[in-house]
Amino acid sequence: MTKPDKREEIIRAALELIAEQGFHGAPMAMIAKNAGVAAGTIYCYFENKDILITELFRNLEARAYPVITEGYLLEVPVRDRYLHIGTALLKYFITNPLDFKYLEQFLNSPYGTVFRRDRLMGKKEEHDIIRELLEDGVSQQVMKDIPLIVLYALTFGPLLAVARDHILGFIQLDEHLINLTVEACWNAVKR
Amino acid sequence: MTKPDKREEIIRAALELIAEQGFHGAPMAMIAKNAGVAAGTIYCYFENKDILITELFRNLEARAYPVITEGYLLEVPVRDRYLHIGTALLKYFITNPLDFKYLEQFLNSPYGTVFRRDRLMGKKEEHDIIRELLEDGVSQQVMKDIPLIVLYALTFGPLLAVARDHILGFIQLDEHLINLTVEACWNAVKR
Amino acid sequence: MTKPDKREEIIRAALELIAEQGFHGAPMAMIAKNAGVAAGTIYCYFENKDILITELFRNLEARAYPVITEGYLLEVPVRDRYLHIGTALLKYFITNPLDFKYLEQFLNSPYGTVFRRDRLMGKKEEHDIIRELLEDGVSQQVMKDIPLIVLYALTFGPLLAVARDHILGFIQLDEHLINLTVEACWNAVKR
Amino acid sequence: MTKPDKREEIIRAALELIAEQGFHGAPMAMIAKNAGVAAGTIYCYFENKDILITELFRNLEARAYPVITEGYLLEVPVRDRYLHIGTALLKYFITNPLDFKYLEQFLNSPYGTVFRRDRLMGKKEEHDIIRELLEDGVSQQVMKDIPLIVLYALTFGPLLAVARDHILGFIQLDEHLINLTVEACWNAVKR
DNA sequence: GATGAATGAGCGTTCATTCAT
DNA sequence: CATGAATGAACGCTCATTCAT
Repeated sequence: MTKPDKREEIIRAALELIAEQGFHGAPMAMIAKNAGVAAGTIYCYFENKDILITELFRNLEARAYPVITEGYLLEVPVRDRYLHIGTALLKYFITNPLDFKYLEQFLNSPYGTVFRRDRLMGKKEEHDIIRELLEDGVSQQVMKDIPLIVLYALTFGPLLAVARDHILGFIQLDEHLINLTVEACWNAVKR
Repeated sequence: MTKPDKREEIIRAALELIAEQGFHGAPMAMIAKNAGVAAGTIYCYFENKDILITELFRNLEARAYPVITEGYLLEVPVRDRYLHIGTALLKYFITNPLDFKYLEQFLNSPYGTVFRRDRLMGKKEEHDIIRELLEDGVSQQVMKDIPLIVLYALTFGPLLAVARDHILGFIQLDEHLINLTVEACWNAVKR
Repeated sequence: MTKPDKREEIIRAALELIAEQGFHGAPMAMIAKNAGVAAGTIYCYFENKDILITELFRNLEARAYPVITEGYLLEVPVRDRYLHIGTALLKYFITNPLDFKYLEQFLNSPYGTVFRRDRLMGKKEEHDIIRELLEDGVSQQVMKDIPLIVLYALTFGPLLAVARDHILGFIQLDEHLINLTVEACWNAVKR
Repeated sequence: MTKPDKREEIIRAALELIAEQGFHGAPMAMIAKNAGVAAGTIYCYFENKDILITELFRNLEARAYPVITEGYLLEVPVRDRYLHIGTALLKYFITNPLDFKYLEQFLNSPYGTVFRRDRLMGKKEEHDIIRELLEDGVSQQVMKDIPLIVLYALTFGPLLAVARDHILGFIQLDEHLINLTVEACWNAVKR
């Protein structure tokens, strides 16, 4: 058995609890308990709860990114890239429901608003693959000439919604339905 | 001057506070203060905070419904009805940002999940105009033959997303952009 | 029995605990317990611990002031007034040891520094009888022509020290010794 | 370069932090950090925080004593010895503000009370120069025949008070003012 | 001796809810 | 009905101390 690194355990426990119970339902003491450490130990690794929450998000991003971009090629036409990335995203969400639920909690909170503001207003930190894709689509005139943020909405809006519905058990997404959904999104953004 | 009914005042104050500060930032004592009543008085009208929150949502729905369905005619073709209702929804959101913010808080919380579960699984309480529209669209073969819930996602996903971005100031929605957005949604759902 | 007003009880309990155990040794929960109220109740009367501590000081001042100034007459010569006030102060301290101990804790803490700064630098709020006395003494040339603050030190330094020693049981102050001490202080400040 | 002995570094760091931030503002971890050692290391040298604090005081005393008694001659008349020692003390305080601030923190805390009790009640450990001076003054009938402890109060009370006011910036002590102050104290104790 | 990660009791504070008036 | 003082469990966080390395 590999050593159960405390930091990893805290991250795992926090993600799990927050995903399932929300920020409310995940007091530091409970996170600590689920991680098998003392309450104070969390503060050895994370300055405070806010920082833990933000770090959790970055950790999640770092894990999801390579999975979602696997096999993604810039040379491929915009439409194919769009379908590729949309499908990969949706699949990632439904195979990693805890990650997805955490993501939702995060994005639907003040943290998420700040994050989105930073992403949109300059701060194009790191390589943002989806932004590039949408910008390509617009400049190649294969996508509608509407603000980037609306293209985001037309893409992530439905994907997040169906992922959530799948995870809540309201619908059963299979390969076929995933393809139909992503293609429908493409119909929305394509010129 | 009509008597400022206490129940109404509580609802108004709670909506305002929760919309602007989230559930966290709206303690009962503060709601009471903003409503001009004593803390205990809230409990004369609402058994507890959960019930107040749910009631608030129903109240909001009841106020929004007639505005959104105004001028809506069943005789009109599906596409026109879709554009009509989508546009009306979006306009309602951006002219009633408090209502929208509350809606988001509500839907993105455990309350919202319960609510959605009730709506989808049976309980087709009252007359659900949007459900009818989508069912019409599918049966008339003008919309894609995919689960209703996916059509919901393709519609509400983007509309809620752009409404939020508008209210947060990330984008400025005008008549033209609203039309483009709703038409893009139509592209997504139409066959 | 007069109703044991909760606010009074909290003040009494806090004064007692802080006087005897210091700020450290007087957690809010313990103050509450000693006052016979719940922990949260304190916050109905005092916004936070800092404010409780400051309020306690003001309360003490308000109670001590009339006792100390009783029979004090502005017409009397400076020397007599000095002996009067010094004696009254010392007597107040040793008959109200809790007040004295609290005062010491307060003055020897950041609160006290702020308080003293406010008193010295302008902010001659309210009628400051001792300041007036010392200023009279200097202007009538019966006291040494040294900065006011040094006259304060020559007066309060010894008085606080002997009061503390008496309360700690290191010495037994009686009428005679009190007079000798205050007269010694007079020797220090007089020209 | 002499090896920066760990014990010395801990003492230095602790004195500095406690002097500047009080006992509150000087957690062991911070003392360790400032001393350039690990948190646990402090416990190799000092059993616990209380013992560190007490040891710190003794260390301070040991450093201050020779400075203050430099040039002090038993053959000199009591008055001159009094002025000498008072002046030396005051100068030491204002040239070593950290030592002074620590001293104040210490004396105004439960530690200080215990210390004073030990000093006064028997335990005339080591050679106490000031006690001797005051006893000489009384027996030679040049000082007032009042309890030793009152003479202490008349001396240290004002000296500590003006030193504090100087360090807090409420007054600017120079050679002249120091002399005036010490002479005023002499007026208080002299017969 | 020296380390520093880990501990967990304890702190100040909040807030949904109750109930005597 | 309406009040608002009172409650107390629960929260995020601190820090003196321990102990395996």
